[in-house]
Amino acid sequence: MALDPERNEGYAGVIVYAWPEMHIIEKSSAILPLKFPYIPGLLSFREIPVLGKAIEELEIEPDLFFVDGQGIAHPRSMGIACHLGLLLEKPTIGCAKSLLYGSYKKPGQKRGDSEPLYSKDKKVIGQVLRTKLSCNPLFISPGHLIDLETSVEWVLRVLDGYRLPKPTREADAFVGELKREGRK
DNA sequence: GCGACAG
DNA sequence: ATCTTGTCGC
Repeated sequence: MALDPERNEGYAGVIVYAWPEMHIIEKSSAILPLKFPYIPGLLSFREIPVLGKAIEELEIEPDLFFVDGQGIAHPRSMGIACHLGLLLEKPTIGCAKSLLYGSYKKPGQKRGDSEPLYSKDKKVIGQVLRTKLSCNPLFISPGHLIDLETSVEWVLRVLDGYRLPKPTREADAFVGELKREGRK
């Protein structure tokens, strides 16, 4: 998702890939006024309306979603990946670029190195995963209908040499283009 | 009371 | 999220 502060609008983008070829088979986007502010822990209320609209436009029903944000690695175990998964009734993986909640030990520097992310009551709620040599790790946590181990496996499977998984990285670039066109 | 705080 | 060129490290 991308933002246009001036117009207070959110740009959501979704890209569907064929597995295991990983070529794009469909793209969709949506632009809507934002009706909720950004409050850490309440990201769902701000982004799901826009993300939901972009996903509704799809002709294909994806079998798995990589979501930009946390899954159960959340103060109430309800990150945006959980919310989206419940609404769609589809498996979702939370793939965040930074920490929202939990504690962890710094993982090794090699690609694939990881350390568990713990909640306040010392339960494993995610995995801090190094997706590229010497780059900041990603915070992976299950959203809906998937477990942590499988979530990490899928993220590693769709990495293609960059820090962010291919779906996330290309969807980001996609909304970035839309925003440039939109504000011209 | 103080610090932390997805996008 | 976003503002943004050059720059440091692997």
